[in-house]
Amino acid sequence: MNTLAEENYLKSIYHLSMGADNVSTNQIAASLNTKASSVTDMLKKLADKALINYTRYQGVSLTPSGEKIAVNIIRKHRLWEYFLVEKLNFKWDEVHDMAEEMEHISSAELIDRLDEFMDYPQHDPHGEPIPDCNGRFKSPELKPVSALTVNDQGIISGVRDHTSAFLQYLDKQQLTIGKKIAITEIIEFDHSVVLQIENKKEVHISREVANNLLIAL
Amino acid sequence: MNTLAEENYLKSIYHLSMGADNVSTNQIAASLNTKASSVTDMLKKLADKALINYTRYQGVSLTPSGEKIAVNIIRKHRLWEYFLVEKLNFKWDEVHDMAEEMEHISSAELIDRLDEFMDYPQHDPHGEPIPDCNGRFKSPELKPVSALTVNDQGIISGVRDHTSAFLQYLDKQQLTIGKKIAITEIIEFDHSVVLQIENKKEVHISREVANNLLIAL
DNA sequence: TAAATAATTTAGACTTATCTAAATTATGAA
DNA sequence: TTCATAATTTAGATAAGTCTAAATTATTTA
Repeated sequence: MNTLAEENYLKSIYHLSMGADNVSTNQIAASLNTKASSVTDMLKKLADKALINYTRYQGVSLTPSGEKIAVNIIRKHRLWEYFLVEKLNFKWDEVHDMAEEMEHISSAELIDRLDEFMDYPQHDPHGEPIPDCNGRFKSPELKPVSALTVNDQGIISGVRDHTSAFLQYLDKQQLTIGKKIAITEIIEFDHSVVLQIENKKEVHISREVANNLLIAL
Repeated sequence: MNTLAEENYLKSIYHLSMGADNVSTNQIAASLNTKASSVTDMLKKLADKALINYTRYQGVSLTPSGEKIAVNIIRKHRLWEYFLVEKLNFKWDEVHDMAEEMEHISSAELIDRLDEFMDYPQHDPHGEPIPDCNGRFKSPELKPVSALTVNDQGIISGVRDHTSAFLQYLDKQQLTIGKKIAITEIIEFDHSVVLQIENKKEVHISREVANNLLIAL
């Protein structure tokens, strides 16, 4: 088995790999709130275990076995988040830190039973896809509101920013996962967006919010 | 907050305190599978934090704040065990190791919601009482079968031995928590006991089993 | 009650994961 | 293409928790 620190590094590298091909030492350090020198040490260790591909000064990528571990941690994180929201009635902005601890509970049998208990949910409370017990999942093609044009419509299906502040704002505006929205107007001056929720309420959101709110068309 | 190692020491000291007044270094070492020298180091640290009363060569006891932490960990352990058995359908002999990890999840809010979700259970799957959110619980007066005499009857309410082997044996004999039993005969030669379950099946158990099976009269 | 034995503690070392400061390698601008 | 700067790595240190071996204190037994 792997230590807690190792698991967190693998998860971080996995998330950072979404954007670029190779992940840099500094990116990892920033995402884990550590120093670059600590990252270098850990990268050597993970490379020794054949969980990452690493050559000095060239950044890293996950090997298949490293990715498998990372996806499994993400599966556990998202299933626990779903549990906390759906069974224990936490709000979507409250669950991240708890799931961050729970994702390291090791038993595979436990997580598979939890999955079954909740009837195999496909998405966590923030719209992220939940990998199945074989690590498979499909990430739907989502677009930020800022990439849409007037009269486009779709379903709110995810967020880029997972901070409490952002999620609470969305709650207040009733911009929650699953809601159908349509673009009413785009203000050229500041790229803010006016949209209609479920053919009723109209809300006006800033460019920044539009950038962080993801829609399935 | 306290580290995982600290929490495990406090829990161990708590459990060992049930029998005697002061707990010895060697007892702790045995229960945690470490060396006495490691225990001494940790005892100094816990004493510095005012979680235990410790004087060299004299053994230790928990302070009120140490006991509070220990009871809270035990509360979490037993609630998670209940969850695993009642919600995820694990057997009572399968849950200990998983709960051993889960008891260290820190959020108090989480554990209180879990308690509520399961409707405030009073006992874990092995019959141990579950402390409430204020750390209060009552341990019922239980007697081992070996302390009963012919014609005594009562309810199976706990076990002393929590090993898989013992619990699986009890399952097979249908000697599970909640069952009503009556003592039919005590064999003087080897102190084995014949008892009747729910006025039906008769089983013959060894002295050792009788010693580890607890009854509420 | 003194010697033998058992229990406990101390001393010094190791591992993991981290850090700071210095050295090295890459990169981008002139 | 070279130099300044940014990114990364190395060297050496620290803290937590553990270990072995040696020293110390308690306890038991004769």
